[in-house]
Amino acid sequence: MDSLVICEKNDAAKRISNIISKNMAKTTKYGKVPVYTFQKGGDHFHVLGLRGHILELDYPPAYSQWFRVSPSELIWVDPIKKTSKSATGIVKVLKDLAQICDNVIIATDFDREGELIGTESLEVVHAINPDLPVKRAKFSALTDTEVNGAFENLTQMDYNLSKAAHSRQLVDLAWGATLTRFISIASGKVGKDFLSVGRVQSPTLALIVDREKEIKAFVPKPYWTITGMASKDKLDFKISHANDRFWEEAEAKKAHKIVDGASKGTVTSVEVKTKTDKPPVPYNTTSFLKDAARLGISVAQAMRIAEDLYTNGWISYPRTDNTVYPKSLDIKKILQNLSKTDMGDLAKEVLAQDKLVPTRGKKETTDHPPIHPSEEPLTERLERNHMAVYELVVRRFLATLAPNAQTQTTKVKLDVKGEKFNGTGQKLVVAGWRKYFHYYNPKDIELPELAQSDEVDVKDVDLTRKETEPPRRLGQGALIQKMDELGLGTKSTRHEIIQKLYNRGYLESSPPKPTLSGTAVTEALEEFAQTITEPEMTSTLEKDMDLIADGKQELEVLVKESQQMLEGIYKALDKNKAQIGGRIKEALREQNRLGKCETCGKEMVIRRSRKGKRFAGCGGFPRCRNTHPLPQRGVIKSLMEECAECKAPTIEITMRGKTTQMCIRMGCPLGGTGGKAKKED
DNA sequence: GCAAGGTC
Repeated sequence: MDSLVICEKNDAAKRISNIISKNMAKTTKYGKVPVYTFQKGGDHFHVLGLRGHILELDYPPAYSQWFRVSPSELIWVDPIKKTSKSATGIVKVLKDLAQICDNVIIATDFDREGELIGTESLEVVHAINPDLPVKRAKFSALTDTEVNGAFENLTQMDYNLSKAAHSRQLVDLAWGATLTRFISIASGKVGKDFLSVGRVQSPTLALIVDREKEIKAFVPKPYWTITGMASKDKLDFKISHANDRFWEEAEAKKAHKIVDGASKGTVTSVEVKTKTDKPPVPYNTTSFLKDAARLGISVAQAMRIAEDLYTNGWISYPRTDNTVYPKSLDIKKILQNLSKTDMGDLAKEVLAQDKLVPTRGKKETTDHPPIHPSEEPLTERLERNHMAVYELVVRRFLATLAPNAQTQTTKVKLDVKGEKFNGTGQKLVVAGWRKYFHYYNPKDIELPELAQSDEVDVKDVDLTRKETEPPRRLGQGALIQKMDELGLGTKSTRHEIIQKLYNRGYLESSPPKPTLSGTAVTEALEEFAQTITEPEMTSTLEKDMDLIADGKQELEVLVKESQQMLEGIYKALDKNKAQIGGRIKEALREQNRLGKCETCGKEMVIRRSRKGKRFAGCGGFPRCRNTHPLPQRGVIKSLMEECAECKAPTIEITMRGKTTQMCIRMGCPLGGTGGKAKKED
């Protein structure tokens, strides 16, 4: 008997082979694709790792021309399945193996998408060898017990589960393709930089757009504070009026008049509190990306680096929702090996503790462990951000094993000429985990030794007018977290979605701000196609998918309902096509302005050549033929400022999460797209 | 050339 075992990825294939064969598996390479083979109980096993999905949905070729087919036609067309470009090599090996094997075991991840990936490979396999019997191995972790158990108790495929995933594909493609084409055609943005719409990307963009609106609509409210400096034993500390914020100027002035010029105060009470500060829980993708973003590394870049570190064996799999280390994790061994790294002293300290009890988060899943340093320590020198990300993962790991920290806060109440004031002190008395995870530790605020009825010196009691501040812009990390909370996207796709919004020209700068076109598209959708801008579309879809997985709903019913809803929305959009297109076009025109042409003074704008290349051209064309090359990749934002050296327009370019400012004239010392940019942040 | 989801 020859058994073909199909896994979701090469890593899993290797691991599973080693577990079942007790490390006796042999690797054979078919081109670049490794296949693991071994004997067991008289059977011959061939284990193949895929690279995720091998089939993709698409419309039949007749529907590929954007102008010849109305977008509305896409709503009702049945998509076809195509082999993904990146999977052709693997699919070939899969077909070869299907011919020599007597049965198939699907061993992809035990979740919705995993079941669909397994089903896809069966479509390929059965096209070659229709009678191949199929079994399913279900394991929730790549451990000896789980994997051995799964292969001893093989079960059947759960086609309802893969149908649930397939219905998602159908819904996403119909909505995405139809609305993407509509909005692109309506606004004349067809070609290389079309505009896009989708179940996940549009609500994500709306989060940023809506926050920006709140910020713009915010009306600051004035308030007044009374603060001063007090001192004892030559140690100054800040005091502020117990009222904190005065909303009435008259009241503030009245109180200030009493204490203005005061030079003494009396301590009325001193309260010391000790607060226990628990160590953080293990990293999942969301919390990891959030911290990386705080270090100034964009989420897309942080994910790329994490994948790099993972492929080289230094950290664990970076795509996980889990925040609880599995029992099988050899924490001690990891610590011992970390002792060989730059953070060795810290690792040794943690290792020297009596007990090693890791913290645990609320989310416990069984697919992958939380992100942690692997047993192989990183002792090489890598590029700066790689080192920063590795250090972040190591320090987080150490912190999850370290003791509590303790902060002591002291609240002092004072009386100054009958008015009440407060002073606050803060001190980290036990560093605990904060020694290892030292990012963003609160600063100590020192206070002198004080006791009730002590007299202190007071000076500089000032009245200050302040204003309330608008809500803060969502940074990339906060955005990822919001998406997670709202159920938008997955651990593997959220960072890509954000990157996509930048690539479409919907977002610019960091923290992300909506561009004019991002705002215009969102407004148009919110007015005429609200469903696609709301996270609820995803949550209802999730519920429907659960029903399909449980066999309580038919895929056809869900898809048809979705198509009908989409058709209704399309009609509303189409009726208002001219208005929607007009507004987006206006936004795009504004967005393409680059500032004054340095030769004739007219406006320079971003254009595209016939070949599709981006360049800056003078709006005075053909009278002025001044042009400059522009970077072909990345998001361009005009700084609307002329270059200090040559007066040509300057731009800000965001590429792979990095933002650089430059002058667009070639050969200019302050940039020029031919050379490297000078300023960077 | 459209989406979102796997994985690299």
